[in-house]
Amino acid sequence: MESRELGYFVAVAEELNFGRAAQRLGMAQPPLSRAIQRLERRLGVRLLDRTSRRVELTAAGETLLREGRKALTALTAAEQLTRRAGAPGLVLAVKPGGDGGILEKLLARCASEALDVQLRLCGIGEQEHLLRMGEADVALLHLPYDEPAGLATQVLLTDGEVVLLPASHRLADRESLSRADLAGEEVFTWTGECPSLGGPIRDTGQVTQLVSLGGTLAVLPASFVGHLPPGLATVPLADGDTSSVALAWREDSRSRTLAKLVLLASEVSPWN
Amino acid sequence: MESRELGYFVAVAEELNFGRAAQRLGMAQPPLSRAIQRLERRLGVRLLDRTSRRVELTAAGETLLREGRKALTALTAAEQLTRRAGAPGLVLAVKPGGDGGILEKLLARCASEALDVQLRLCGIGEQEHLLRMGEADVALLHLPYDEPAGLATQVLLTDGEVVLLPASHRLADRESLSRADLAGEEVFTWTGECPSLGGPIRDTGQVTQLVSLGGTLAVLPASFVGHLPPGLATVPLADGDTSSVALAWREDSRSRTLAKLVLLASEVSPWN
DNA sequence: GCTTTCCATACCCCGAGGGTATAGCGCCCC
DNA sequence: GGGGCGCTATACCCTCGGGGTATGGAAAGC
Repeated sequence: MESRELGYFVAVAEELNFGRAAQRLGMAQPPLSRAIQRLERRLGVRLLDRTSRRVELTAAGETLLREGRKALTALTAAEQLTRRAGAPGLVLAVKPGGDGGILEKLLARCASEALDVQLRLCGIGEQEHLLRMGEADVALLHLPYDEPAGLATQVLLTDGEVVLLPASHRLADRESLSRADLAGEEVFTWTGECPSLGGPIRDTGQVTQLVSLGGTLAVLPASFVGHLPPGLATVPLADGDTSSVALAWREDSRSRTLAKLVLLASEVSPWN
Repeated sequence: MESRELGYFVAVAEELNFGRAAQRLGMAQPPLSRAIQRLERRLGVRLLDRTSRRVELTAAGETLLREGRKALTALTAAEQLTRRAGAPGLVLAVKPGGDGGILEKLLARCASEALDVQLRLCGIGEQEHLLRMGEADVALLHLPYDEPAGLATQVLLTDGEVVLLPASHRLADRESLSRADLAGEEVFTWTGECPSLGGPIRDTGQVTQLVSLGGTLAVLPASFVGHLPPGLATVPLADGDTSSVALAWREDSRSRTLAKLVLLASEVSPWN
């Protein structure tokens, strides 16, 4: 199977509309239709049930979408890793938000050891994708918020959660809070879709903005909260979950340099 | 990156010779050379150091060979799984050799439950590959001899090891043996390369033949030994490792039918 | 029933990919 | 050391498949 054809299919399967898929792929609709027909003929399986009004996946189509995505990311990962194979440095994916100061220490340590680490800024939740696509060698993320299934991780520091709330809020002066105190409040907790806003939140600025607007609190890992904008406050959540800052990398990484970075990171970690 | 180009590169990287690789790919050598050049140009990396006398991989080439193979197997897996997505049955990979009678019981149980299971015979050690390539849904194998890294497994039965030896051997009449008894004997143990023969042994017949010839004993899982050819005998190895017969499947399998098969298998298992 | 929407068909065209012939370049061997 | 040999790169040609435009045709909505 040609990877180009597979990419075409994935686009159609995601859009469930040949016209939009063609547009996304930067091509006209008719050749796309034919490409899918060719693919179906070659596989000997019907992938899409299409009327002139609706396109939907068959069982085989579901399978090809799921497995095909994996194959395509494996392909681009191979490509990216190869591109960067000669270069000496590592690419470290970091998301916006605090990290308990561990990043600064790690970078300083790397610099003093002449280890070339290049930062790759990315959105929240994008790190796993960057690793899988081979665009980053290692990522600094928060467990268990970022769930790096199938990735190797090394915990660098662990702490609890805090409640982020407007300084004017009735709970803002408390020394600490418990989950019971939050009953009745609307609480944002990073769980994908946002209650009332359109789409998931992918930016720390959006969270602080959301809280600043009032009406919503947020429970966040303590290490995640960096500089607070004026008008906001944090209070430790006594019975919150523990959260960790960790390094993550592809399990199958065989890089000598990566091993060294992980070693340095563990030395920098207050756990040590 | 086109999957075809990647296939070309893998062939060349494995052969380290453009002519032979082209032959293997069923094409002429010049277009293959150009395809590799294109690939290198597109990736912006030199993959092969080639003189007119010798071809060798660069660091980037090593990476692309390793990662590219993964991508290609993911691709063919997607293809195979899609082809078989509509079909109701499961493909069960079995290797030659005994299984303690579990296969017969499992198949009988499946038949009575109207579960369509199709056997796929394969060589020893090929099962993992078949699973990864999507050519089989589930395999019956021996732990820890077959090492299904990254596969889910379910143990069906466990027993010890036996020593396979000529009936005329001085130890053949013993009730049981220990490792100490085997000191000084040449023992074959499935560990990949064979001591004095060319290449690894991949067939049970070869093992029994080897032992029949005399001079070598073999330590095998008890469940693996089926009908003995005349002139051979088995003696339990008291302090041998435990070995298991297990089902294995891709961790990411989402098949309802597979789940049912595993359930039936656990019912058939004497462990229950 | 007309319009709209969206997939399929018809037809054309270009260039990437593949083939053959051959040059170029080390290496080995006599 | 020079000719043969083995192997890759270049030159040149040609085909066919992937892509474009125009249009048909079916289903849903007003």
